[in-house]
Amino acid sequence: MPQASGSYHHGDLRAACLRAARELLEEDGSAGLSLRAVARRAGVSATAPYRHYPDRDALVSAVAAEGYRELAGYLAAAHSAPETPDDLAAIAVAYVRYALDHPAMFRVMFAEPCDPNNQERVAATAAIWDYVGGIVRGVFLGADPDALSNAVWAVVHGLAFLHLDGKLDATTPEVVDSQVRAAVNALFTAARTGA
Amino acid sequence: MPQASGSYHHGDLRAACLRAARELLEEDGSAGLSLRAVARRAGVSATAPYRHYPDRDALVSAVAAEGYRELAGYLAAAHSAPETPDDLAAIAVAYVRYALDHPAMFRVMFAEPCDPNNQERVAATAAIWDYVGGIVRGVFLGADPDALSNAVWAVVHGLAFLHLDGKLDATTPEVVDSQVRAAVNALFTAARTGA
DNA sequence: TGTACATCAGTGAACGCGCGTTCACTGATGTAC
DNA sequence: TGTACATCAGTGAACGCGCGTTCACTGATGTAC
Repeated sequence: MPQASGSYHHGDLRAACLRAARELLEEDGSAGLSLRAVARRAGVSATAPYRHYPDRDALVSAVAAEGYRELAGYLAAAHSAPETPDDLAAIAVAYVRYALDHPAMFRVMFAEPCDPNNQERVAATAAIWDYVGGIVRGVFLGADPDALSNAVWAVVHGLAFLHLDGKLDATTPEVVDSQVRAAVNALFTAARTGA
Repeated sequence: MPQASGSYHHGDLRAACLRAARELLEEDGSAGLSLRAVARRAGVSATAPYRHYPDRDALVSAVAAEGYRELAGYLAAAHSAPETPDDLAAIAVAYVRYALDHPAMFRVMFAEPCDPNNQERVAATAAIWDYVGGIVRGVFLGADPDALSNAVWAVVHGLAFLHLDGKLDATTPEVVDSQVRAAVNALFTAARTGA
């Protein structure tokens, strides 16, 4: 089904819109993410995307949802079956690295107000939070796993944003990685000693 | 000088623009922050703000800079001469509370790409980072204060954003406060035990 | 104290722009008989 | 296998909008003499 190049029907406009949106995002930031620009890049009339997305918000949410899925992939690739704090630190590193590899996308995922009730989006973010939370709980079985999960998320998320804004030293990936590791390990040490 | 109400000259348009911008921000989020809207709200022609700001970016940067100053005020008010980890936790709480009290402003300060080289803005952010960093170093004199400062900033910043995005339980300010305290204390405990 | 004049802080019309969205439409595809 | 027709996925003109920014302007203010 998805072919028919040069013909009247596009073949897979829905996916093409998503791809175009991502490219625009990476080139111009969220300012460049307009329905018309997406249509233009997909080589299609300005109104064609409306066949696949009811409005702009829906497209943006779809992009964000894709981002969440991609982020989940990064995390899973970092360590498939985390058991030790070090394993978890590796996952934390992957989180920050995703943000730095896809800054505009990361901003859309979090900073863009957009429709917070979009189903696909809510589901995708819930999945990732559950995933990370589950890992933290699994790795660390001690007291107050909820507080610890929150703290781990927060450090990692905060480091991601501070790096994105150029507030911390991000000269090399190695520097960033070790910062992330150090912070996460600090939290674990504290938890282990029963803070 | 700043009066002359109803007259041809406004009196203090510069400040009025800033005020209008903040109001629009709180009402409509960053989407509502346009030069024209600011002028409208200030009761002035669309082009009058150009007397005081060379372009839109300059206005946004001025708003952000004001935000940084305000945030600094929150932090200073939380504890003027922090000495103990608890004192610092109080400041951390103030940081997150500022974000939750002024969500749109906080987003402009951090999430808005805008001109990162704007002098006023850079100076204002540098001041606040130095301030926080200095406190962390002063309170905790042990090993690797840099790593600790980063971690503390990150937790606090991350908690702020996660709450802003509704990812964590923010039902009451008390819940939020205790989360912040717990995370910061965990980091300190870890540092004390030499993680 | 009064007057001439430079400077400053506003005005308002106009520009071109890209946007989201609607609408009636048409070409292509697939299905029932 | 062929044909009629419903459905689907596009088109393209048009709408109204608010935006940033320019320009030549004018009213108010302050200063020098």
